[in-house]
Amino acid sequence: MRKPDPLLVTRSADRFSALGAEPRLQILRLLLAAHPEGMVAGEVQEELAIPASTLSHHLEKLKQVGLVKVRRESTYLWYSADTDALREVMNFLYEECCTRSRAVPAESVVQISR
Amino acid sequence: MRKPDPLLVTRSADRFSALGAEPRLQILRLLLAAHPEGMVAGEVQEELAIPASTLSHHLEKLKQVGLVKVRRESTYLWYSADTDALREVMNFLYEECCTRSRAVPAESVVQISR
DNA sequence: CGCATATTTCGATAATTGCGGAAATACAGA
DNA sequence: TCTGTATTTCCGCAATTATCGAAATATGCG
Repeated sequence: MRKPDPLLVTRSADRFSALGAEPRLQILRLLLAAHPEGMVAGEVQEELAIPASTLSHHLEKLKQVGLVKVRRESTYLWYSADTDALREVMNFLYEECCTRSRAVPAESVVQISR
Repeated sequence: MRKPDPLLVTRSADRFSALGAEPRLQILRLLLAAHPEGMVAGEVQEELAIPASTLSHHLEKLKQVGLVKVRRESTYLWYSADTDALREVMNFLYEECCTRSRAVPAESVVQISR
């Protein structure tokens, strides 16, 4: 059984926590659907009908744990999903469930999807 | 692009939230490593040095969102990871990142691991 | 039944998080 | 520089969550 890497566990917990609020999960879903350009904050706000300040807090949280990136384009802020972080999260689960333990068969994960 | 299924999104958010606390993530890791038998509550407690009542709450939360199952064996309660729920969580991420969006290439998820 | 062990439930508190209006900041263009 | 739009930051409040000791419950055994 492989070495756990405490930092990865902590980082993953932080990211799960960020994904654990439905508004934020919805935000990320939107950004993924708009990948790789991402979306301007106001566009997200309009789509989800969230007050600007609340949205800003959520985006900040997602950014803080590395799940989203932001770039400025004049007055606009473009937010986009950080695929490296997402990959790391998915890999973490894959490792824990399918490699370190064999609790979940690897094939079953990438399947069902169709 | 496929239908989102609002219930799945909510359920996933709840599960991410449960995974978003490091003690609980550690608990799940232990249970996965001990899969499929799982572990007795007291064994988990000893391993992680968490007060019994605190641990009990964490286990309750994990159980509530479906990530762990429990069975009684005389005085002992055996907790174990619920692989169906874990598979659903992994599939959700896979769908969002690799299918609905192509943000993360599918191969890169199951790789790197080894 | 009464005891010992395993675990949960109660009750109370501290800490964190979510939220959103109002004010502040950033930027572009006239 | 003044104005308008985009977005964040400030501030405070409400709600949820994390913790944990103590008491309660569950179970098996002598």
